Amino acid sequence: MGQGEQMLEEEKRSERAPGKKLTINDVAEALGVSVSTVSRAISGKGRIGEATRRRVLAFIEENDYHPNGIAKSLAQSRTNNIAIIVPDVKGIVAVPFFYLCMCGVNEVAQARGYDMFVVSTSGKDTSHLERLINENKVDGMILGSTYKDDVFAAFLKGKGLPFVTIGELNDEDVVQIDHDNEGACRDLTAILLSRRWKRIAYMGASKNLLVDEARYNGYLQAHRDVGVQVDKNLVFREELSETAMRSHVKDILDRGADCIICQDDGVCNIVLDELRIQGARIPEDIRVASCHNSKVLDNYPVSVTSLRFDNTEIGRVACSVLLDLLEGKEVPHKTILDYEVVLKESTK
Amino acid sequence: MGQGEQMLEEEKRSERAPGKKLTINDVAEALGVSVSTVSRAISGKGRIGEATRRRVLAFIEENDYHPNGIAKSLAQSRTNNIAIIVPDVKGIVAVPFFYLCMCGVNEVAQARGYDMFVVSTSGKDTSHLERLINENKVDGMILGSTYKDDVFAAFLKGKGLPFVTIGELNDEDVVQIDHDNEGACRDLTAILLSRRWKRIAYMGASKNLLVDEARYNGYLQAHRDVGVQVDKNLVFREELSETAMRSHVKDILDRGADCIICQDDGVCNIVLDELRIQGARIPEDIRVASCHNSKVLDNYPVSVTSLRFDNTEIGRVACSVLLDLLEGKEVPHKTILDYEVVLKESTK
DNA sequence: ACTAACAGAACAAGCGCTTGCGCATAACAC
DNA sequence: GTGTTATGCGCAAGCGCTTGTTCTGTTAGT
Repeated sequence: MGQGEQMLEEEKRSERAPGKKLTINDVAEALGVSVSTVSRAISGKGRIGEATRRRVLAFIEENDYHPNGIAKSLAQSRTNNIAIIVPDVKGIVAVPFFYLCMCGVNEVAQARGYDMFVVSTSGKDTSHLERLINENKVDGMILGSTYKDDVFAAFLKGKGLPFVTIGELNDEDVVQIDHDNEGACRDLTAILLSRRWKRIAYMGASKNLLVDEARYNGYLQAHRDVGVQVDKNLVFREELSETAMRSHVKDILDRGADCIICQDDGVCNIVLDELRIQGARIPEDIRVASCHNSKVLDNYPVSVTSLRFDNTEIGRVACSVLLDLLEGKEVPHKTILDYEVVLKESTK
Repeated sequence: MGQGEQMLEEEKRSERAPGKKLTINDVAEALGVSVSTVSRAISGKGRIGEATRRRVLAFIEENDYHPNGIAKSLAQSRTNNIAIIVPDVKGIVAVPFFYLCMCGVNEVAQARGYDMFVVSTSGKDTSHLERLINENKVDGMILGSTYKDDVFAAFLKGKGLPFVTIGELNDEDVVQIDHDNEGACRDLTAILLSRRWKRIAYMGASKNLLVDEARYNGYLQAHRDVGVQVDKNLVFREELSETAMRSHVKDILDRGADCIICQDDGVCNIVLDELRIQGARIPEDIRVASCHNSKVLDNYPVSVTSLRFDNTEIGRVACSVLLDLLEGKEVPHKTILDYEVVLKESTK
């Protein structure tokens, strides 16, 4: 049982086919211990002697052994995989948001020992998620965006898989992470109102987007707070085509608005372009603010006032909350992230 | 062995805990057959009677049974998972490219029964890939971008995992998918040269980007083709900060260039902005073209000539090639995708 | 010196699926 | 009728790991 025999065993190991990966059996055999000992040495769980633990770990390090994740998953009934569901969109604002967010998720997932599936979905088709769930490939999911009466959220609830959403949802059972869209837009509007502008137009995108809903509510709240009446003729929240939006910009000018608040930078981009075409100067003739600070407007001649949300950070937080949830920790029902109002020339 | 007993068995099944997922054992037991029969019924491989196959399939359908993917992976030594490696970037052009590309990959992966991991990497750190590979979680990988002497490609080669790259690589062993950047930029340049412009500036981004290399080569080739000398004072290909780029735009104007070809829309965006500041009119004073048609320049007052590449399509193709490779089919060493030169007002 | 307690390691039964092999029974030839 | 081939299915050994239980040898307690 001395050094000699051990050497001999290790010798044997080096004879193995070079391409083949080592298994826990190979390690156990080479070391003359049982597989359970090797397993415990690695996991650190269970009773194991300090000396053998060292010996096993050294051998593993030396011989570049890595436990097979699949076998581990099967034995433990947990995969250490999560998935994030993102929409198959093309928009100039949505794409960067989801990409950065996904990178944030990946960052903390990696750091905490998880790998990340991404499934991009178009429309309301849940079939892409089904395999992942039915085949037990993930421990939990992040729903990257939410809609009113969200199909995906309903689906995930039905499956009983742990998940969190990025974006709010009218559902007490669902763990949600979101920016404070309402608060941010309230503050922004309040600042504009405090600067003598009272006829502030709101240019939304869709009533079905909960984020638009939240921002619009903030806009209303700010008006209520100072007792200024909102002129509903300056509010546009239907599902808007670019053409429709451009025509509404003209309406807004005709109706003598002081300011325009845009629901996001995509909308703002078009608004700014139409204002240029109409010959309206910013900020001399009209003030413009956007509700999302992306890079989209960076090279616009006039710097644009907007709300700053950290897109990567929301991904990090969402992932962190999900992993806490998976690991049995208590998590808040809602996590609301901070924002910043960035005042620039467009509202001078 | 009659109907009666079978009914009884199925009865028993319905007593099981409702939350628990069915296993192949449950199915076999309920049906009074062996698990191997169930397995063969599902896979369609091996010898199995038509009648039993039907019976098993019907039961499975009825009771919403789904084979456990993890167990399957372990038994078959293949996961039906792939991964795509994307850089952890923030750029206004790169982000949409990788997002759309990723969606393309996901699309065909899903269609062919695979799930997609995404790992975003910063710098040259391969550690994020290692777990995925070492733990046998994927069958193959797509490297989303390539650099000169690519660390990731080298790493993947070392690991012996099947992979393909999006972007070219000077390596005969690696399966590559790319747009025809050189051809596209050659065509674009040729068109400009044919329109009496002879002093065409080239604004690159980095010599380390193979894509810049290819486009620049096309630019040179077009000049050679018609025997026009390139003025190297109009070529800028160093790693450029925004400030440096803006100053080079002034140089370009001073040196009397006819045209500027930008390596991508990010560069172009800045170039256009600086031209505006300098008071140069487009296309009256100078012509501008970009080598990548993203949405970034969509709302620029003057529509911009550029090359159109299909970002989603390259993802689809890359995935398709990878899966062919994994499934043992013969795949081409290089797959070059088509492009389109889109002429707009900026080069009128 | 004898037992109780315990640490360290091996045993073995899974996790849920695949698949080579072999055993029946059925179908065919002569 | 026997011998041969085909067909449908069950058996059981894996895939590589985890983990509750058991066994063995020390150590401590009296």
